[in-house]
Amino acid sequence: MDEQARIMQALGGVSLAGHSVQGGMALPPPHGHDGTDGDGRKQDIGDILHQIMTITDQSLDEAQAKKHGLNCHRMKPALFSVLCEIKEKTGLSIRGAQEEDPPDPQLMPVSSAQNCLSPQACNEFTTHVMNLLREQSRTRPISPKEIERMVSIIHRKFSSIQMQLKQSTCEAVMILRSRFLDARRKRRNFSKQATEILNEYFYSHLSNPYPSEEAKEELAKKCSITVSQVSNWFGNKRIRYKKNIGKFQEEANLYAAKTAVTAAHAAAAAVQNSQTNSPTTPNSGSSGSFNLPNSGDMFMSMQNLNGDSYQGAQVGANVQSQVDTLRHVISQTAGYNDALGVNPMYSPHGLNGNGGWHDATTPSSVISPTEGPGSVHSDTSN
DNA sequence: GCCAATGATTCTCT
DNA sequence: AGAGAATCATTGGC
Repeated sequence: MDEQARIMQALGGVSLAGHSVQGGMALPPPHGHDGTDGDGRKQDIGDILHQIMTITDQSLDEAQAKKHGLNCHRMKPALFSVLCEIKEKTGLSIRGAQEEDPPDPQLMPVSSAQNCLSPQACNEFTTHVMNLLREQSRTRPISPKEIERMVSIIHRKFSSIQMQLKQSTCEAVMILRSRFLDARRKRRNFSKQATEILNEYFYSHLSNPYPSEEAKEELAKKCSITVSQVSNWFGNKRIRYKKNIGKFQEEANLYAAKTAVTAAHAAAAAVQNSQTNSPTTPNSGSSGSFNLPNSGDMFMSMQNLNGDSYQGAQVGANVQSQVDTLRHVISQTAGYNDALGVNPMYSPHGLNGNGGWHDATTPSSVISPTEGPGSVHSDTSN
C-alpha cells in the first residue's frame, strides 16, 4: 500500500489507489524517513487530526500556536495534498452541474462580450480573492487549481452581471425610444403661415404638384418643417384634392386670387422695368412652357414663393396674358361656378383619365413655365 | 363628446 | 425610391 492510500485509510477508508496527484502536488518523501516507517506516520497524522479536532477548544493564543505547529509539521504538505484531492473529487460532483452549464445565450449573445467584460473592478476583485485564497491555503486545502477555478467563476459572474446590466440598459433605451416615437406621433398642426406657403405652391403648380427635392428643401426651410413633412403634406394634399376637388375649389380660388394679385404687381413692375431698361427684342418665352392656359401654374410664372419677380423681357412679353388671367380669376372668385360646381380655372388639368397627374407633360421640377428650358431659376429659390 | 381636419404611418405598386 | 391609397392618431372647433 502506498503512502496516499495509507493516509486515506487513516482519514476514513477513502481509497485513492492508482490515482496520482498532479501538478507538482506529489507527496514528498517524509522528512527523515525512507518510506518504510508506516506506524510512525500514522501516529503523525493522528496527531494532526487530533489538533484539528481540538483547536476550537483552545484559547486564541493556543490556537495560533497550534496553527503554527500545523504549518510547520513535516506531514503537512502530504495531508494538504490529499485533502485538496478529496475536495477536488467531492466538489466536482456538486459543482459539475452548476458551473459547467453553457452560458446563457441571451447573456452571452456575442463573442465580443468577453472583451468588454474585464473592467478594472473585476481585476481588482480577482486579485483580492486570489491573495485571500493563497493566504488561506496555508491552513485550508486550497489547491492552485481551485484558485484558478475561483478566478474563472468570478470572471463569469462579472460577465453575467455586466451582460444583465447591458440588457437592462438596452431595454431602457428601447422604452425611451418608443416613447420618443409616440411623442413624434403626437402631431402638431403646421403654422398658418406654413400651410399658406404649401398651399400657394400646390395651387400654383396644380398641373403638376410634385415639387423637386430642391423645392421641397426650400419649402421645408420656409415653413420650418422637415423635407419629409413637406413630402407628407404634398402626398396628403394630392390625394385629398383628387378625392374631393369640389371641396377644394374655394381654397383654390383663394390662393389663385392671392397669387394673381402679387403676379399683377410684379408684372406691372416688370413692364416699367422693361420699358426703361430693356428695349431689345423680347424672348419668345413660349419655348419650354407647359402650355396650360388655365392652369394655376400661370400665376407662379411671374413670381417665386417669396414674391420676387423675375425680371427681363421674357416677363414683359407675358404681362398682357397675366393681366388677362388676373381679370379672369377675379371674375371667378367673385362667385362664378359652372354647372358642376367646379371652377374651370382650377379644374385639375394635370389629372389624367384615371385621376392621376402623371400624364401631365410638365416636369416635376419647379422651373417656372415662363422660364426657358435652360433657366436656372426655381420657383422656390430666393 | 362628436366630428371634421390633418399630419403621420404603413402597405402596395410601378 | 417615390407615389397612391388606406388608415391611424391627434387636434381643434362646435
